[in-house]
Amino acid sequence: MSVRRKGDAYHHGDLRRALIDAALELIAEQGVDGLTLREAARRAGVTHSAPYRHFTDKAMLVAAVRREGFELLHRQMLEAREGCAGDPVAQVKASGVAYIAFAVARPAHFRVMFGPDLPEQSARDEVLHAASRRAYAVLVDGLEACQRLGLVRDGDLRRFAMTAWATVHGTAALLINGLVPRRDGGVTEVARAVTDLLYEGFAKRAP
Amino acid sequence: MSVRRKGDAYHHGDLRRALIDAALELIAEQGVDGLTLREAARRAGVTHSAPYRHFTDKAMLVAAVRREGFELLHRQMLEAREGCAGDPVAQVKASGVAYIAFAVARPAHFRVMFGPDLPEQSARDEVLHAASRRAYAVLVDGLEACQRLGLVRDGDLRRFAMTAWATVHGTAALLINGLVPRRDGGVTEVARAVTDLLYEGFAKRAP
DNA sequence: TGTACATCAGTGAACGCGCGTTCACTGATGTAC
DNA sequence: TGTACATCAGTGAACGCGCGTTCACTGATGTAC
Repeated sequence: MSVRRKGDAYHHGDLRRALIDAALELIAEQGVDGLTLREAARRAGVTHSAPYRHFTDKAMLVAAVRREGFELLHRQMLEAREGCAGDPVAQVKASGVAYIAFAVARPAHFRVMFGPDLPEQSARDEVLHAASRRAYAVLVDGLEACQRLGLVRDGDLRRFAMTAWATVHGTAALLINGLVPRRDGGVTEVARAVTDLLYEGFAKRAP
Repeated sequence: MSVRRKGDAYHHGDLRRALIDAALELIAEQGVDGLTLREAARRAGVTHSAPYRHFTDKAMLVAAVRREGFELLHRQMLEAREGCAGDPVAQVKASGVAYIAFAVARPAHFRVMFGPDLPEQSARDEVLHAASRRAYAVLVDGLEACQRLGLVRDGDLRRFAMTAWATVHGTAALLINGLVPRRDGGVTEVARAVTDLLYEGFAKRAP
């Protein structure tokens, strides 16, 4: 991490970014409670009061992490989808696998994003809610396309979306909390196995 | 909660239980970080040092909550299964719904049980691991029975189990973190809708 | 290009706080005789 | 049934700690002229 060395410039350059990175490190190491403004500042090589130039308080730092997380998740789901152009089922599956991969690659982001909905955190941040809705929309749109083309069974679209979301979310949560036995294969294998099985079940079969 | 009043007996009666209950309250209100030995003691109507007569330290209180959670979960899954004797698919579905219902009824237990696997917590508590394995076994056994009877498609049993677990776990996590839109119905409706859809997909269909 | 000055982004001392844990203590309880 | 005494389960003062936040400050930067 970008700890400043003696002799570095008085101004940090991008302290805001460095603080977010330090926050992610701390959360990854010790859970969300492990995040401390003072320790984040320490890791960024800066005084404990410096963060107040960039975040009005600790909650705002957490909010920044959250927001960044949703933006990254959305982007990665889109990218995964683009890699499967022309195959709607593969697209929606890929975006699900991307969701799981995101959680595994960035457990700290994931925990903050989907952690308990405590009052201060949910402080009606419209941008944040828009970001999370956009990620969800990738899933819903993909499923809708599949259904329209007769590749997924008929039925309430929201029900399919909810089930698919729950499945990838649950897989992600179990993986990052170390609850999946090692013998069940690597992370990507598990992600693919679960997603494939789920969508086999969603498939409309020849009558 | 059972706060002692002035004039109550010097001895509490069941301080151990009262502390666990207070811990659950605190976690439900403010998340796992909100748990404090001192506040738990306060709520139990006792001095901040009294808990040390029942738990060697804070981690042991958390461990007690965890263990109790796994035992309760296991019991509730078994009870749900027994309510559907004779119908293996209904049994496995009922145990899944029970898993979700448990999380919704006892979010504090659920969070502690499946929270980040931090070093001290995972302190190889054999009883705990046995308890969690027993809950998982209810699912695996149920699925195996269904497969044996030709009610669920053929294929790697562990894959079905992992997918089913992920789905109910994800549903539970999304519900207790307030991420499921209210318009999607009540908690039980969501639990049933997701479980039903999942097992429709698992079903072996007439060739 | 050089200088004056406003603004920005840090510093470091200080605050009050609640926490986990320890310790010597004391009141309540239960058991042996 | 009564008493002596060990044990148990509390008390409350004390410890050291790290936290979030504030504040007056100062060094660095950039802009107007």
